[in-house]
Amino acid sequence: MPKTPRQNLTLNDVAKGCGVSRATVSLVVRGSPLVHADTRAKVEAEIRRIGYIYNRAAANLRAQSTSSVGLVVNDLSNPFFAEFAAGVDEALAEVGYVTLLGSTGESVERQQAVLASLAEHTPAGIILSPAEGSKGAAVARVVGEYLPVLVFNRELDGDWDYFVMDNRHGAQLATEHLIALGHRRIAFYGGHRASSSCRERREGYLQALGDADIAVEPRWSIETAPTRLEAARQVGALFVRDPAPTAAVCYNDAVALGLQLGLVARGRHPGADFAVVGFDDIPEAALSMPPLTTIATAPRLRGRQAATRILERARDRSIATEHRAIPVQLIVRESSCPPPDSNGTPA
Amino acid sequence: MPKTPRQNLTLNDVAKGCGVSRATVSLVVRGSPLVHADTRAKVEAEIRRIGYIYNRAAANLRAQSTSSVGLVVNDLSNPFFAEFAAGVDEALAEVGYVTLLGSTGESVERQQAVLASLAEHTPAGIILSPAEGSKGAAVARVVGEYLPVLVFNRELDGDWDYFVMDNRHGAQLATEHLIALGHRRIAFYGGHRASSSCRERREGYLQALGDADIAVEPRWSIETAPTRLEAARQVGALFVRDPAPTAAVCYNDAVALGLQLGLVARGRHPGADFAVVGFDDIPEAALSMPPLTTIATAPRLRGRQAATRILERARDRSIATEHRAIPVQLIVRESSCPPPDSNGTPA
DNA sequence: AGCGTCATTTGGATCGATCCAAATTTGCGA
DNA sequence: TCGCAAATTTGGATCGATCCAAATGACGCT
Repeated sequence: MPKTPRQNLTLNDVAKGCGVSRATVSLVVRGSPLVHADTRAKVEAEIRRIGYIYNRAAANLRAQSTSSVGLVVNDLSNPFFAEFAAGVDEALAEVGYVTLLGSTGESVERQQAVLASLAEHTPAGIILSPAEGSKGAAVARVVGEYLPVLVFNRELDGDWDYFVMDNRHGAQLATEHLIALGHRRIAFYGGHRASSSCRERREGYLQALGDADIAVEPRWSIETAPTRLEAARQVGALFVRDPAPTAAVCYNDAVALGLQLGLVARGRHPGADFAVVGFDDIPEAALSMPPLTTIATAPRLRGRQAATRILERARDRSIATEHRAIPVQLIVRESSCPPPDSNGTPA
Repeated sequence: MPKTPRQNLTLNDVAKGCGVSRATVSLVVRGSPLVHADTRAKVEAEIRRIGYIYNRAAANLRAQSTSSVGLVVNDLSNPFFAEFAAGVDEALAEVGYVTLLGSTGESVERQQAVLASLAEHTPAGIILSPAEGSKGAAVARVVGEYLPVLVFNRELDGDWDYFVMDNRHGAQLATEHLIALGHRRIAFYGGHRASSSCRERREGYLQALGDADIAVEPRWSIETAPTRLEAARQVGALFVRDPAPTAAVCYNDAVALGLQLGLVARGRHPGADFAVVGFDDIPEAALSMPPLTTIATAPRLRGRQAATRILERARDRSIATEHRAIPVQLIVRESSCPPPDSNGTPA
């Protein structure tokens, strides 16, 4: 860590400059009601005059306080995480906290390094979306025993605060919506079987089919990388055998958008002769052709809630950990149409 | 700022626990070659045993060093900024720094608050994409005189390090590409005249037309909000009078994608009877129908470069500020076709 | 004038680390 | 075995703020 030979103005410089003591200036910068209005004005003028900048690190050290929260995500370029991060930062900024950012790129080793690095900055807590394959014990070792951690988006073994989307319920809503439109041949499209969120969503899909007494066709559960490109490439798998599905519940919006592209490339018309439902409601979902029916989770709001929760736990370390299912909501747009009639023409 | 009654293990606790002095433990944690291997092993074992966590804030205070960099953007939900932020964080993490995140939501007041808050954490420097309407003097006041600031993406008056895309050149490349394909009636589509990036891109467009001795038709410069939706709505403006343009250089990818949608809605075929070029190469550009020819700026790489540069300036405060034009690259995909022949049928 | 009360201000110790000059130990050659 | 240089370890002062108990000042009242 290189030296930072910055011009260091301290409380002492301010104090000397206007003939009061260090302690008084400290009271002024903290907005204490103890100081006389005249004194306050004099000190504030001096602060502006010399361009003093408060050193919060020093203050936090002495006062055993904190003004930051760590946020660790896989990859900011995922719009879901970006929105979430924006929400976290927004809520923290409102109460004078700063977000310490860390990204893992899905690497457990990098995650350990990032967590260790963040913990050294004495954050009030850490909000973590664990990289695939993380072990709770390893996380606990590196963040220490007393730092509140909120786990988000993925499961992690151990006793953590835990915010997770209600994946089951969301996929169930999506599937029920398609069933209500008249579909009986519904695929579950995209995602990796290994991912817990994918498993949960598929469970919700199966549940809805079961509730409607629709037989499950295993060939219609199609695994892909959770990206648009891969999803577009695999579209053929839906149509290898007749009868083909007339609708698909997708692992997420990226996959759903890819599926739409792939359908168009095959001369199909999503929203007219094939129904598509996504999951996440990323900003692009409303703008695709056709606009995507999807499950909204309001990631920005979830970020705000996560920030609020971690500060709560930081204030009162005795609060028990809690598992919170994030509510989800079906957003109906134009990609979900009724099934074509038996001749294959759109309804 | 609430108290943080965390279990505070210090160097002293480690020292007592294994019978050496504070100073020796400090040398160990910093990896100094001065300590004997046996001592180091003993100390490291004790550190693990009691779960000691290094307090970097205290270290930075004493050593007058720093291990963070502030990053202030308008909004992380813009994928361009998200990619940029990911690049910054990546590069910083590699050298043991932490990213302090701040977002302004395009509000100058919030920006002042965020900058002030970040500056109090003694970062090595700040990377700033200024909110529209920022004044350099205001920024200077709040970050202090000696903190390196790198301005990114937008101009800001004053003497700053400055990274900006080579907007002129990019738009020029795009326009030349269309000219080379045989187009003579080329529009400049979308963006706000007030935005400096839009002005620069339009200048590049005009330059290329001039170089090719093509007369400029002012009616073919069409202003829109820089969003997909607005761009799609304004498509009609291109075709109010004959002869209509056969191609468009767009302000950015969002606008270009909107234009494509709008063209399709009017029964046209972008990439077949009308050529479209975008700007930014956002991830969706490769996946639209048809895939978009555009100007790539590699935001993640730019983020890495910005991080590198700010650390350089932090190490050596005497380095002069520099204005760096970010190189751009034409990515040819399928949306840029030759012009239809005189009968209006695709070439 | 003397005194108690309340408002305001203050210096010394401290947070957890590093710096530094000096102390101590070790190793080696004579 | 002793001496000296090199290797290793150490305690006290310090970074820039806050805490705290105690000092000072202002004011009203008898």
